[in-house]
Parts: sequence; C-alpha cells; structure tokens
Amino acid sequence: MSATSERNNHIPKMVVRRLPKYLAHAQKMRQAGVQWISSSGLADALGLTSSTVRQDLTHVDFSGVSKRGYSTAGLEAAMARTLGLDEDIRVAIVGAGNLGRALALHGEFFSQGFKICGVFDNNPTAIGKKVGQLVVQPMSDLSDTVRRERIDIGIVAVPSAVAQQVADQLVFSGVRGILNLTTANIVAPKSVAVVDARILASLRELAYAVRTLEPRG
Amino acid sequence: MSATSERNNHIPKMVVRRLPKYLAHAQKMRQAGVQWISSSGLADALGLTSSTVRQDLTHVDFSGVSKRGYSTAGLEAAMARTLGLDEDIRVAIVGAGNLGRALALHGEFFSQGFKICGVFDNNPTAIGKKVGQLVVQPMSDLSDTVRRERIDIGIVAVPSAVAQQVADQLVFSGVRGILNLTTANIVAPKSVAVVDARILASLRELAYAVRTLEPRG
DNA sequence: TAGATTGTTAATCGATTAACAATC
DNA sequence: TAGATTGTTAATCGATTAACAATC
Repeated sequence: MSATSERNNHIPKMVVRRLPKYLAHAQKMRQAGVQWISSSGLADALGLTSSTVRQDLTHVDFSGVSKRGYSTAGLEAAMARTLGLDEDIRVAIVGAGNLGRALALHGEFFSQGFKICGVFDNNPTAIGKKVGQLVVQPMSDLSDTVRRERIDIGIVAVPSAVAQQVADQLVFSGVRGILNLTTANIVAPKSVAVVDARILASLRELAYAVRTLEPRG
Repeated sequence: MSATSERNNHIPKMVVRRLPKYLAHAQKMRQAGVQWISSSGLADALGLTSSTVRQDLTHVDFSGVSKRGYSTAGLEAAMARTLGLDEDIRVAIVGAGNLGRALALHGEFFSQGFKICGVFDNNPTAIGKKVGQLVVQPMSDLSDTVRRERIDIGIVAVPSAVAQQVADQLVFSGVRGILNLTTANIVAPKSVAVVDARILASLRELAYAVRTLEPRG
C-alpha cells in the first residue's frame, strides 16, 4: 500500500492519540544519539504493551527491521509526516489573558512546527500590547488575518462563557481546527475538528484518582 | 448499593473522563436557572448518545426521575462528590515560567475547588518573585511545604528535559497525583496517579485532523 | 390515564493483547 | 546459523449503542 493511500485511510482515534507520544519519544531518543528502538523499548517508555506498539505502527507508512527494531530518525519522520507536521501549522490564539499569552510565548510550540501567527482579544486594554513579537489585535481583525496568514488552527483561551461565540467566529473565519482550553463544550460543523485540552478536567480526573488510590496513611 | 460501596467500586476509565463534562454542564445549567435536564439533553450538549449518559450515571450514587430527567443541582453535587471535589484539593505548581505562572493566576481553578498552595522553581532569578498572592520558592522547600500544606497534587510545568526529575521530587515529597504539562512521559509508582495535559499532543492531533478532513477548497 | 424518560439488559462495535510464523 | 524482533492473525476485553420494560 502506498504512502498516500495509507495516509488517507482512517487511522483509529486511539492510535492517532498515541502517535504524538511515539513522535516525542523517538525525537528524544534520536537527540540522545540512540539509533534503534524496539517495540518493547517503546512500550516500556510509554506505558504500553509491545503488541499495541506494533499494531499501531501498521497504520503508518513506515517499517521496522527484524532483529533491530525501528530507526529512531525514521520513526520520528514517519510520525511527523502522518500527523501532518512536515510543514508548519499556522495558529491563532484568541484571548490574551494569562493562559493565551503563556501559550503564545511557549517556545516549544515553535520548535515543534507550530507557528503562532496572531493573538486576538476584545478587551481594549489588551489590544495593541505586545506578546513576544506579536501585537494583540481586536477580534474584528480575525477573519482578515486568518485568510491573509492562512491560519489552520485557532486556540480558544477566553472565559468559558464566551468560548462558543469565539469558536463560531473562528469557524466563520475559516480555520480548520480548534483547540479548546476552556471547560465549555464547543460545537462546530463536521468540517472543523475540535480537540479539548481538558486542563481543568484533567485536574478533576486526578482529584478522583487521589481519593480512589489507597487511603492516606 | 450504598454511596460508599459505589464510590469505592471501580468506575471505568472512559466514564471518569466524562464525569467532569457532566459536572461542567450541570453547573452551567443550574447557574442559568435550569432545574432539570434529560439524558438526551445532556447527550446533545456534550456530543454523546443518551444511552451513554444513562449508562455512565449508573456508576454514580445519584438517580434521575422518570419523565423529568436529572436535577441539575443534584447532578452537579453527585459529580463533585464522586470526583472528590466536595473538599478543596490542594495543589503545588513546579515551574514559574509562562505556563506555570499562568496556571497559578488562572482564577477558574480557585472557583472550582483547587487551591494553589505553592509555586516552585530552581531558577535564582524566579525565586522570591511574586505570583499573585504567592512567592516563588526554591525546590529545596518542596518537601517541607507539601507536608506542611498537605498538598495533594503537583503540576509539572518545567521544560520536558527535567520533567521526570521534578516528578520524582514530587513523589518523594508525598503528593498523590501529578498533572504533567510537558511532552515527557512521566513514570511514577502506582500509588501516585499521573495525568497528561497533552497540550502539544492535542495540537498534533489537530494537525492530523486538519490534513485528513476534506482537502482545502 | 397517557406519555416521556429512566435504568437495565443484550447486541454491537472497536481497542488491546496474545501468539506465532516470517524475517534478517 | 541461531536468536531476536517484526508484522499479522485470532482471541479477549472493554466501551458504546440499541431496545424496551419499569416508572412516575
């Protein structure tokens, strides 16, 4: 099966969620000078089984080598290619509060192929202020900037109460994916992908786990 | 089955992940003055099926009412109780960079029962600076503060390269849960729960979705 | 009462694991 | 070659959905 057809085929949701983990680990290993990693090496590092790893990698246009395992550089490249990270992904952040600014300034995104191309806010006191190299723009500029800068993804970093409204504006402006940092549930047309960052939900999950684990000694 | 035994029983992982969503929606509805919500109302709002909603709620010590549905206030309380949010959860943030500071200042956590009790960093230029009401403490203070302040959860907001090392210090200090904001995979003993916030992984998931959705027109 | 909605059981679907032949 | 490790098939496990009797 060719790379193209494999890439267009459906990859199961749970597999797509793990691909970024393989990418991060392959990158780390390669940078540490490690050239080969086995399915069980990956499994141990990521808390999976070697079976899951091998099964997952069948969905990707990349093969291991008997007796040696997977080339770290090859795996890294294959993951990046499959996830669509071989070209830069252009991102806009809506909301210039603490969280929005922190993400805009978070260097790791740059080094991982995400390019922050605009920061937007409706608050007059925020508009015009600098965030790193960028200047906070009013929401009325959103559509024009998304089109001009060919922005793919919008990050919603506003209060939950206005999250849906901001998402609607992002959809209208033509973004193709939305990262939701709020607790609100965002509804979007099927042509726009929505992923929840779930920071507060993760803390709540932890609160549950903390109470459920063996009781405090 | 009593509340206690139900709470101690295993709740499936996917169900625990959805409980925070029910909580957020029930809270929003109650605040909007809505008293009752049906399983299909919840399903529509959260992108689930009504079957999943009813099935999920069987794991919780709370019942709906025929013909009316679920009381928003009762649902909110049951979710908070089940997740262990009926008392405050005490949190420490390690890493006083952009992301760590943003989370420390993020008001929503306070209003949702998470109390930030300490911010730590190893960088001499960060130590002693104020973050909201708190003063950034050196890492050498971590253990004492975790014990004195009875901190339950540590948030890892440091560069990925030192994430495991920081997690080890948190485990040693006695936290019972870790929220990992880095791309590193954190390994901890079974007695400490680890949840990944997956911000970069979420962006990567979106990058995949964006390329896979109908091609750009 | 009649009708809407829950709680529960059974069926389906998808993800994970186990096992092993093929490979280098 | 011998042995380690992949790729793949089949079995198991868990999550979701469908269907409907019980309920108010």
